[in-house]
Amino acid sequence: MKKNAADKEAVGSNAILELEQFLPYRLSVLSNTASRAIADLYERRYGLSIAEWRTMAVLGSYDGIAAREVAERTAMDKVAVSRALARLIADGRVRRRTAEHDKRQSVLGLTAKGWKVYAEVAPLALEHEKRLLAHLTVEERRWLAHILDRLWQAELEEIAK
Amino acid sequence: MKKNAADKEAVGSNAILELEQFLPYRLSVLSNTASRAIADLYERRYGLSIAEWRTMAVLGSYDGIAAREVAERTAMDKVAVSRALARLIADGRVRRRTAEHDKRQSVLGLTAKGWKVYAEVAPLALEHEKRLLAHLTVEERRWLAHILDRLWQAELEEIAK
DNA sequence: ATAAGATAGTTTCAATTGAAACCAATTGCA
DNA sequence: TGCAATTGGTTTCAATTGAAACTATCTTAT
Repeated sequence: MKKNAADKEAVGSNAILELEQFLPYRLSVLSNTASRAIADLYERRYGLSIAEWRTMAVLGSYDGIAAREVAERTAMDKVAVSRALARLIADGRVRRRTAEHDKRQSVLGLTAKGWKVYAEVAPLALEHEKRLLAHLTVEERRWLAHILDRLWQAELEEIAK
Repeated sequence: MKKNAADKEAVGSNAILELEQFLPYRLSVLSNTASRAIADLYERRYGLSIAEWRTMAVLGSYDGIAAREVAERTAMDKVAVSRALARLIADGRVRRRTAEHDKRQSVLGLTAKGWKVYAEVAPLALEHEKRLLAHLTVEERRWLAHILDRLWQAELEEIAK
């Protein structure tokens, strides 16, 4: 339908890869612009980085988990989680105590203040998602969800391999 | 089909957003893991960062363009392009002269050495893409391409708005 | 019981990145 | 013409990130 790349390409060029058509590139650009827009919003309105927001989001779903599990569920590394937590705790949005059965672990959760922020940001995020999806038909949306599931699954297997 | 999130969620929780199901998050994780794997390869084998590889890739398709156009076509900002170019030129993979009609602009292109690298890396990249797509059926692939086109287009309009 | 891993999480230091300021050349326009 | 605004590109400085080392605790195997 769209052939927006060929306009300027030299005839008989040595090109063997069209960046604009390359899946990892497209995913990356798409994902970055999508994240960027939303991140700016969190940042300006709530002083939340993406890492902090993700942390809050999983704590909203899984109360009482340890930092390690936050890392797993947000796909961030433990250093990023540690830093996000440090700021969230400093801001009084997350509370931490150490687990009784294992003093290395922490038991994390949103504070009342944290829940308040969560209750404001989550709808914004969902709103944003809706705006993105608004450009797709119902059928396209279903396929997208399905395809993401499959790729996701494939990646998990790749990692486990 | 897959309901992998509910295992631990507290009953009657206040959660209103499931990070694992959230489109921008899924895109981001997917894209990052996809890029990461490939980036490690470029880095180890050729000492190329993603920014440098992208720059080489567009120069492979559009010989003689200026840095500004590289930025446009790679979706990187001009600072990133400037730095990538500095390294590529230092490594002798890209050649730069200043445009005659406008002395601010440069006229960029791959050197022979650059083309050699390109001719090695591009097939690797395509190979990698193939491996990703191998997890999808033909129909799924067609939908994915189509959906990415639509989202891409939507984003362009968003920016232009 | 105890030493050798392994795990949770933090800190440190260097490398990367981003934002703003900057320089030089070009364009627009009074 | 000439001066303000714009554009192409680089530099600078601070903030962010990543990798490796580190502390503390726990587990395992002898």
